[in-house]
Amino acid sequence: MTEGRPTMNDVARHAGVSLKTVSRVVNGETTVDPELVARVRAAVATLHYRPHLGASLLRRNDRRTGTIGLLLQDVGDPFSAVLHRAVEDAARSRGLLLLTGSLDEDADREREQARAFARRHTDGLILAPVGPDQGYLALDLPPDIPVVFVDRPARGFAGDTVLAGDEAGAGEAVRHLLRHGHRRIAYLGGDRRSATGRDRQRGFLRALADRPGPVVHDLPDPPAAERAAILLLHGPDPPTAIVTGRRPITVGVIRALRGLGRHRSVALVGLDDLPLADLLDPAVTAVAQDPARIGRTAADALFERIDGRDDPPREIRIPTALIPRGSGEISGGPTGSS
Amino acid sequence: MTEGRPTMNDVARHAGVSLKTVSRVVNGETTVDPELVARVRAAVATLHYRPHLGASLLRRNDRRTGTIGLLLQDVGDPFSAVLHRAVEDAARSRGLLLLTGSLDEDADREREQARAFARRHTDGLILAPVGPDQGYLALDLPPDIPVVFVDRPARGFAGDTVLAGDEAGAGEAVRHLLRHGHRRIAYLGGDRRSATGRDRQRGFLRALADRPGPVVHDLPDPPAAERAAILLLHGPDPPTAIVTGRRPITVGVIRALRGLGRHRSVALVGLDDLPLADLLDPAVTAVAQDPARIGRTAADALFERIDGRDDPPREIRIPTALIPRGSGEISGGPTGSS
DNA sequence: TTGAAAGCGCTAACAG
DNA sequence: CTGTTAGCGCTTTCAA
Repeated sequence: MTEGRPTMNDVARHAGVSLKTVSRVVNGETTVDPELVARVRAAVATLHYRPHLGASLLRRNDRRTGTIGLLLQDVGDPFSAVLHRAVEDAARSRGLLLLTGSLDEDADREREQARAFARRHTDGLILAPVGPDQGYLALDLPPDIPVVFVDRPARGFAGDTVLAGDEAGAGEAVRHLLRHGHRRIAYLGGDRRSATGRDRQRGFLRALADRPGPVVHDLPDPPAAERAAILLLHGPDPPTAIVTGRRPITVGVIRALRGLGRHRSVALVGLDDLPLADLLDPAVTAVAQDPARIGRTAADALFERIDGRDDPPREIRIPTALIPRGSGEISGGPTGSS
Repeated sequence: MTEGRPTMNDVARHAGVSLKTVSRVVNGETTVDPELVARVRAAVATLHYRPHLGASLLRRNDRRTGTIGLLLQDVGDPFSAVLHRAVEDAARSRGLLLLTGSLDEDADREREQARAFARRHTDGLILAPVGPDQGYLALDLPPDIPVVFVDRPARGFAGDTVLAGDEAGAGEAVRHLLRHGHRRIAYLGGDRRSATGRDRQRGFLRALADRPGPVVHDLPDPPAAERAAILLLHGPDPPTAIVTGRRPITVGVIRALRGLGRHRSVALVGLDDLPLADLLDPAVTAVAQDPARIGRTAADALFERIDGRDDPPREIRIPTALIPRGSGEISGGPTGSS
């Protein structure tokens, strides 16, 4: 009796009906005699029958697995995690399951995971691209499965793209500081080769157009940022305000300002929000991304494509929000207000 | 030509070999003439053939999907996210993919998701149970797919369980404070009905056996914790040290201590670590869980079961680590050291 | 070493 | 409303 899990045939025999009738009941078709429905249900229950999705998929016409793939930088990182959660909620409302994976800046891994998803026939893919080119998708993915890119733009493959408003956010930080009287504003940034890093630095420089402040980039971690900030503040014509381009850099700069006792005199606006930023002293003003909205938007875009939407790919920017908490409102001179 | 994706049959025709030969090549069997292998490979490339995992699964004997399911409280929460990442890394080293879902304390959702995974034949399941009973697993899951529970114990279903050392961690916090001279230690905790909350409170009380301090529980959020702390500190015989049972409570208590100007005189140890805890003033001493290790351990346990291990289920506790940073080393009186 | 035939569990198409 | 037949894409068995 324990020869593997029960099949529809087993159920049919047990209920004394045909295979097809079981199929009808299991799939909720209404054109079945209530009496037979009851018999089938009973057989299903006593045999612990569970439908075999793979088998049904194989035969079915609409070839949908009810699964979508999600490939992010690192599902353990807060940004990716919140985005993931938002996608999950959207997927859930459609009855879709999520296959997830992390890429860690590894282009090979990106392709390998995309292939693995393709073999499992996900109905769609949301991808935060890391490789220099996504042309491989055209080969590895069946032509009818749509891809939506998040956080970074893709190359070599057309798909809707949902990005954070990095350039605009950096500009907003600068204008906020200008409004508070600062005229000498520094930027400490991360990797210049990443799309995010590039966009933020560009936003900073454009907003400052006529009087660019000192810029340091490619700072990998808090200690490097701390050293860079100390150097800057000890140098000639030190900045009265600093914009930091990534969370670890913000942390390093906070340490530097504290160490120098300048945390109440030099203004700071961090790009990317910091958890517990409001418990610090001074509380840290930040430009926050909205990963939940990015995820929701990407999922919605994907669903529209799955449903057949067929116009040219769009690029959607999710605006950032500047959250004033104190560090960014430190006045920069006589022109500064309140 | 564009009638769906190519099948093995298409490849066979294109390469002028039999279906079975293609199958052999695709599955890396070595008993094929190199010349035919080359022809098949070429056909695969030009047709963009990708194997259909579902179809192979259906026919195959070993019925493995190469997928495992992971159901956590909330994949967007840092604890779950880090655990998720650790499971992913372990799964990757085995070539397994991950199907993920969040449960949000919803028992119905737990069962529903477990069923959805079962229909897709995951080879195993890692579950952070939320419902009062997991007996349904015996019915909904095929008997040969193993389940490992994380973070909370399960009921009504036998499986390996990987838990954080909540009770021990709370005890360690108390002993740390006793060592620093405190004799009046309060506990502000969260939901008493959760396994975690219960264990932590028990650990606190046991470590304090002879002179229990004041205990407040079921604090839902930071404001509630803040109010409770203020009340306690304004009351008669106020504590000289506080242990907080959950992250939001720690945040509320920090606010209370700051507001009262007691943050340098009342000691604080938080259960669960706080991001940026070292930037606060004073830096917050915490008892940190190790979600990465919990995830890794759970994944390893699951793999052993998948590989056929068949001894009675184990319960594994992952130890916590007390990280002294300042707030927990505030002295409690003349007996206190250093 | 290669191939033909059968069939995994299920649904589509077409009868009854 | 119900049943029969064929076959999804693949691997198995067995024969050449």
